[in-house]
Amino acid sequence: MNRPLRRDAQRNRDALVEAAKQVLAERGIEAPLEAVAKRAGVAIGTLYRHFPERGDLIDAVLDEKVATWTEVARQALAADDAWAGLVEFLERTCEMQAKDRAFTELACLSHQNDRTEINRLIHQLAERAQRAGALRHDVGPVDLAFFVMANSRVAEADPEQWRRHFTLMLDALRAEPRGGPAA
Amino acid sequence: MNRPLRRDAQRNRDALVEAAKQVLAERGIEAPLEAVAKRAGVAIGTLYRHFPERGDLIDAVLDEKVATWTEVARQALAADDAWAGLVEFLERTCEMQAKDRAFTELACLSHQNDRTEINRLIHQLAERAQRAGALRHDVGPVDLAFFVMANSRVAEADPEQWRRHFTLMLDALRAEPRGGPAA
DNA sequence: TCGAATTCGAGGGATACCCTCGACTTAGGA
DNA sequence: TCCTAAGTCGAGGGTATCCCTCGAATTCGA
Repeated sequence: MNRPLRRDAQRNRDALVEAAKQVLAERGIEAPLEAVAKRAGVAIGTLYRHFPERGDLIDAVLDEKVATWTEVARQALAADDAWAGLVEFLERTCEMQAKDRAFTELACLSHQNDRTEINRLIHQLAERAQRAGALRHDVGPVDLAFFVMANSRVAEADPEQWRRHFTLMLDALRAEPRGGPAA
Repeated sequence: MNRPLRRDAQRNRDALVEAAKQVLAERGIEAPLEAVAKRAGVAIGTLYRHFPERGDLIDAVLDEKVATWTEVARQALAADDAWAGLVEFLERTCEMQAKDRAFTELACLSHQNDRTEINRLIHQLAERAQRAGALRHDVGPVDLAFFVMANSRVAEADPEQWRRHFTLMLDALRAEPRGGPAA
């Protein structure tokens, strides 16, 4: 098997992954790898030694983001109150978007391919909140996807005030108008 | 003074402006001028003969879009019913965004520089709808800007279904919950 | 100490735009 | 009809941005 990396190599590899997270968050999925190498304090050739194909590094980072997001949805589904769980999911998702451009791009695309774990969870969150009578029953998972996508643009344009829009729009989802049962 | 253009030159000039409208609508403000020339059925050199500096052509197209948008706002302000006028403005704006990427970019930026005619009109639309008791009074012009920006991302992702999101979110703006006075 | 592993970064290759310019074409007045 | 000024063409030079490679230099660690 492949022997362990030399210590300096391991350090550089870790730095590259960390740098990639930051750079993708700031500049999106299309960020140049040179920027990642620079952020990691490493030459471009070193990046390619560790991650021979573009995408190797980026996929690694993206996979982790998806995992985190999925975990957020799972936690939300475990909340006692269905409405509170849904709001928690939406809010944390919007928050991640405000801080991470790559995540935004990813989240906006994710509603394309259905069948993913995250989409299953969103579906469950919506249904559960409807059964509890907290979420309007004329909305579906697609509306939650739109809600999240919509907020991402606001967060992009004004990273400080997205919560203002978020709070307002939440009122459109509530079954009980304005300050409903769980508000 | 400059004598009138030769007839073929005038035809090309018109074709260029029309092509620019289409191409910018499809590809956004950053669209390459080569694409415009191609669409107009004209060589790139001809484009530069008519519009020596990049921006000359683009600004012309953009100015017209702003004018159209402003006119939409004016008409909305002239509507008898304040709420109906506001909704008309929002809907037509969102519709324009769904069809025109350059307009979307423009509209998303426009809330930066205040003091523009369009922003004054939006301000008036909001105030008028509030005085009529139709628009929540805890929302302001900034929320309308967010509303429009938010919708633009939905329209981008799914040009067919933006109205679904639009209609739903409108409920968050209404003073009277769900199917209020003017709905 | 010494060799294998690792790092460095200049630079070749690709792509995408911008815009120019000199040869060619054409409208339209004399 | 002819002639010339106006207009058109499009290859190509300039710039920028990224991708990725490779041989020389460096460094770890047995």
